[in-house]
Amino acid sequence: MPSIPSKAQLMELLAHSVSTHYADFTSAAADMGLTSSQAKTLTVLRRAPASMRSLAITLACDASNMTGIIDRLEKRDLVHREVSPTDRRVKNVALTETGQKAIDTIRERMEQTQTGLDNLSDEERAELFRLLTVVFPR
Amino acid sequence: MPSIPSKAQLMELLAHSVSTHYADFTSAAADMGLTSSQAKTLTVLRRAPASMRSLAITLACDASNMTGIIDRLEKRDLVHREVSPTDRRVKNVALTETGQKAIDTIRERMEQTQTGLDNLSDEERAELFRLLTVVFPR
DNA sequence: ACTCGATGCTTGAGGACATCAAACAATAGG
DNA sequence: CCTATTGTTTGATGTCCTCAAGCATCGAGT
Repeated sequence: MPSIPSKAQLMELLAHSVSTHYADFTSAAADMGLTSSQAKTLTVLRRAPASMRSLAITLACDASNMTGIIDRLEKRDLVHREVSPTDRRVKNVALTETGQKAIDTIRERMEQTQTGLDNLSDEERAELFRLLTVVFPR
Repeated sequence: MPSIPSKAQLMELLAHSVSTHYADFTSAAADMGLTSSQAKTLTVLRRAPASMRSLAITLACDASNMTGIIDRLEKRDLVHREVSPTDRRVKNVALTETGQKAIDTIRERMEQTQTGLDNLSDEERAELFRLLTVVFPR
């Protein structure tokens, strides 16, 4: 029977885990010549195209900030803007093929996280999944 | 018996959890007028003073970068530099009382994370602790 | 003691990110 | 229509980040 960690201890471990994961992500992104903000943006777009505004909301930053980030991604053909057919104020941003590949590669290259997860059994992965869902619900 | 999530699903959930925690931290820091880099630095110093170099290593950034971050923290009396008595090249950085309080306050104000953890039973917290230790060993 | 390479920190230049205020176009509702 | 609102961009300012270069100090070897 393991001793029960205090909430503070768990907070600390959580912080450590987050730091490690984040560093892993940032470093994998840097290998592709991308900043973590750029890579985060690609991650959001991986599922579905989004308007500038909704990107800003998802990434919790100012809309004016997104302009620069998307500018730089677009300049490298990782992403492209497209005026919404239903509202001409809106610009929808979508991944290009290149962008899709870039973000997939980054995920594959997160070695620390990958090998960490490999240390879990199937049951443990299921349990971690469940617990994380409770702590960080969508 | 829960179905077993694929590794990709777990990676995704992990990314979501990390984002949420990181946003929580950043927002709590911003409430105190601190950037996340500044708050991260305070976190590292919470345990023990450290030299500029070791801070840079821990935070995975260039040493020249730390100069500016510590400059700004020192200007606000959250931290102070002190020449090492054993090696005059080295500057040891330590939290001031104010800095100690600031980082404690930030931790307390991470409400999303706090309430998330409150949703776990003691056993679940112990299990999450164990699993995270496996995935992200120190 | 003296030189020399290595180490610790800072400075300066240049790019990226973040926030705010302000501008502009387009929409929606009266 | 007129007006308020919304979506995006621009510009200013500060922070972060990386690189190259500089200075001071240390340590080992001669």
